[in-house]
Amino acid sequence: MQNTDGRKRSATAPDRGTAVPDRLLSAATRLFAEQGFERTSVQELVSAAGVTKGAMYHYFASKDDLLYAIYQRVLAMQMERLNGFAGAEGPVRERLRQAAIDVVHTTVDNLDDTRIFFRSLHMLSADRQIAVRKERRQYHERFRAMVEEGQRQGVFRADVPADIAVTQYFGAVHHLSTWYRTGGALTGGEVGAYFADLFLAGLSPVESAD
Amino acid sequence: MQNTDGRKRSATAPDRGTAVPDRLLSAATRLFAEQGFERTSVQELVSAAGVTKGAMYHYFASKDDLLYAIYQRVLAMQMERLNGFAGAEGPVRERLRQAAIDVVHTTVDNLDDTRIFFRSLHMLSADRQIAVRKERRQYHERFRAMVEEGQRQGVFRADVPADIAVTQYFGAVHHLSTWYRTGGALTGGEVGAYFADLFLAGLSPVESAD
DNA sequence: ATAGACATACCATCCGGTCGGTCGCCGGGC
DNA sequence: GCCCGGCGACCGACCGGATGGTATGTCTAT
Repeated sequence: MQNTDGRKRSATAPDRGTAVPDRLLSAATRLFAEQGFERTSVQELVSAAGVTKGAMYHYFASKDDLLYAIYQRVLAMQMERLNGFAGAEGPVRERLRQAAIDVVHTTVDNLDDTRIFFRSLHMLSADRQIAVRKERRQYHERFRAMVEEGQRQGVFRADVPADIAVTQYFGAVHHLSTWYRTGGALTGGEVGAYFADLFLAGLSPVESAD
Repeated sequence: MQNTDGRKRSATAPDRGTAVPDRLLSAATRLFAEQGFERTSVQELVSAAGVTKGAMYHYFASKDDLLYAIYQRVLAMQMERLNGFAGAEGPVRERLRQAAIDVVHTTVDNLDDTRIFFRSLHMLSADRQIAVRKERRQYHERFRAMVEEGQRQGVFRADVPADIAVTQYFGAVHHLSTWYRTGGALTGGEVGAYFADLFLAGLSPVESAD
């Protein structure tokens, strides 16, 4: 019942027990994904969150800042999950498969975030774009390291750069936000299994070059 | 739009011999790709094209209409190229490889178009979005038909839906506009060769399930 | 003269952001 | 116990500027 702060407003906050910043974040995520960042006005945003402009600008320096907060949240989540799989025990092929499946699963579970991520990056200020790309790059490299590990062990083919393979895969994952619909023919897990299967098959050592 | 051959050049256009609609189209393509559709004002656009607002609104009904024209141009080009490869002679594996390489090549040769294509789709009006998706879907299905043909012939594995494989590949191709830089380490042809290689390797029949 | 191809001035609207103000809580002086 | 003053949370009317779009004029070739 209580807020995490221990603060409780009596009459002025009628509808939700959720904290104001969280309400703003989730409303923004939904609206930015549906209509795009630029098409969503601050007024529309705060109305959807059930707060006022003043409240928003009390917590966020700008509309841009709100977008950046969404990026930070999703980046942190992705990185945390990947670290879990990359640092696990077992053969690299299996670890990579698990991570590849999971990134699809996580993506379809948070389609709004992904939609925003790639569609609105250019709306951030230049330095924040750089910050996002930098963190994204770390994620990419963590993933790539697994591929390279497999290449050194000989379980993956080495005649294709690991970078290319990983980039290709992430491209496909990112593209999910364009076509995947929740409630469609395939569940996230099924798509993830297929994707990972194709990915690993592509990385399997070739017997004879054609 | 039937301004293909009857070009009129007046003495009032000082710098370019190119027709005004074309100038607008290429300026818009560049600016939309660089800054995004929303960040590019009509004034900025017409200034870059060396024309005035009046000229632009003489040829295009709206800013939206201009964006749509860009989509039509790129869709027509892609479809034409794909038809060339899909309808050619030879084994399906080779035709698919050629088409897969070419789509990468064409994409990196027209990075601006691709960048706009996926980033600004949601800026079009609803019915135009539908029109674009419909045409894009035809492209997808033409490509998929080749995969299915190979699956029937047994040269491609059939335990992964052709749809999934094609979607995955196009996702990777689309993603090129995010990371590929002209003048980088790899040429478009090289990336295309690697991508096609991974794609076809993923589709190769499996001998033993792991 | 007529029609198309532009040019120019102008408009209504909307948007992100601001700023002075309100409200309820809390610690402290007595 | 009780008032006081401050403080952070929040409110919402307001602003300057920019934007997409339009109305109307002008030039030129036919």
